[in-house]
Amino acid sequence: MVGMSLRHAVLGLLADRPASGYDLMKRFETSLAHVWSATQSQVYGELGKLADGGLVEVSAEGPRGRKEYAITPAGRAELRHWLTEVEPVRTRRSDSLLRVFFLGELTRLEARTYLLGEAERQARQLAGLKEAEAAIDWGDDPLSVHGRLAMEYGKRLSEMHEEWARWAAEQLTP
Amino acid sequence: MVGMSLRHAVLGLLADRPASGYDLMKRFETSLAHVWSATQSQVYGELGKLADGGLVEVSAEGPRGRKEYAITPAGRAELRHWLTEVEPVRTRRSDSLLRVFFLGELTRLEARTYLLGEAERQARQLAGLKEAEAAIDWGDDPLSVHGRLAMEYGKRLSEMHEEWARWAAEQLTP
DNA sequence: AGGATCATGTAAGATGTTACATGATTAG
DNA sequence: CTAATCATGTAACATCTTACATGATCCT
Repeated sequence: MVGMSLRHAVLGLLADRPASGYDLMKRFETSLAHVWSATQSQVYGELGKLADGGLVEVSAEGPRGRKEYAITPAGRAELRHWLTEVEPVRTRRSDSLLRVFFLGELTRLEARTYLLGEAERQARQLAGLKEAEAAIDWGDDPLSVHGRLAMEYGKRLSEMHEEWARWAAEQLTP
Repeated sequence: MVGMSLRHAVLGLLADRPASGYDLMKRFETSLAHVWSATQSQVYGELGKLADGGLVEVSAEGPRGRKEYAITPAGRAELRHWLTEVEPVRTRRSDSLLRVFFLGELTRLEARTYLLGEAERQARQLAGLKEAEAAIDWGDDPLSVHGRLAMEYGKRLSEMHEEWARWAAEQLTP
């Protein structure tokens, strides 16, 4: 029990509404795609552990063995506790930034190429986010409201990253 | 052998100059602190695996069982390959952004408090980076040059994050 | 002499990824 | 009837964290 934000991601999604493991997977792949990733085996595994711990319960069963889980009061309490009492941990690990440190192994031209490629990737990322933003049917529900805040963060991050990459490429131009 | 950037972090540091596991740990805790974290057991374990694979070799032995490792041509080739041919993977996982999604579980006041706390954390982070920047004796060597680029990224990220958090807090103010 | 620092390693457990395995139901 | 989708789960392996364990050497 070290970091375990997967647990809180599952609780958070179930706090919005009950869902099956399959439903949750779709939400990890859409709304949470740029925020927290999870694999199918993680999600099913975590649902089992949460149910054992009484933080969620099977609220309905459906066709094809479908099990719909709902958050329990204990689960909601744990979610609130995490949101209000637990310091966010940032184990910073950025593959793309790590590379920057070692760009000295490459020629200037190669290093510049890497940085400009990075700028391009971020530009594409930003375009994708804007597209997604336009396609989403934003409502007034809490998840929409806060999803918009997260979306704005993603856009600002991509913009910042792209600008920085272009600036960094320039720094390497004698 | 899935992501394995730890391996490349070690190779990258050894490409700069030979070092012991102990030396590497200090560099993970300083230069790479905001870029890639590693624990002692990971570092010693990875050095063993890299030596087995012929990507590094023991270049000198010293007191207290000290073993200094140097990168081999094969290791340098692997580093170059990673830098130029392998797409950066971003398994985006942001604890602090995940929370934003679930802020609907809290009252408006609590949510605003969270966001303003986030702004404060980022302001402190920025101050810490500026202090570190001033304290570092930047040279003209490749690692210094590229370290400065990474430092600039960190500063821009903190600034952006803080501004965003204040903006988001305002959005929740009716 | 004794505390700080240097120095390496192992073990157990938590977390994450990939691949495998299976089958029911629905829509065209 | 058949392809797509829904639906759950396990196994093996990779990665990361925490804690334990040990001892040499340097500085004052």
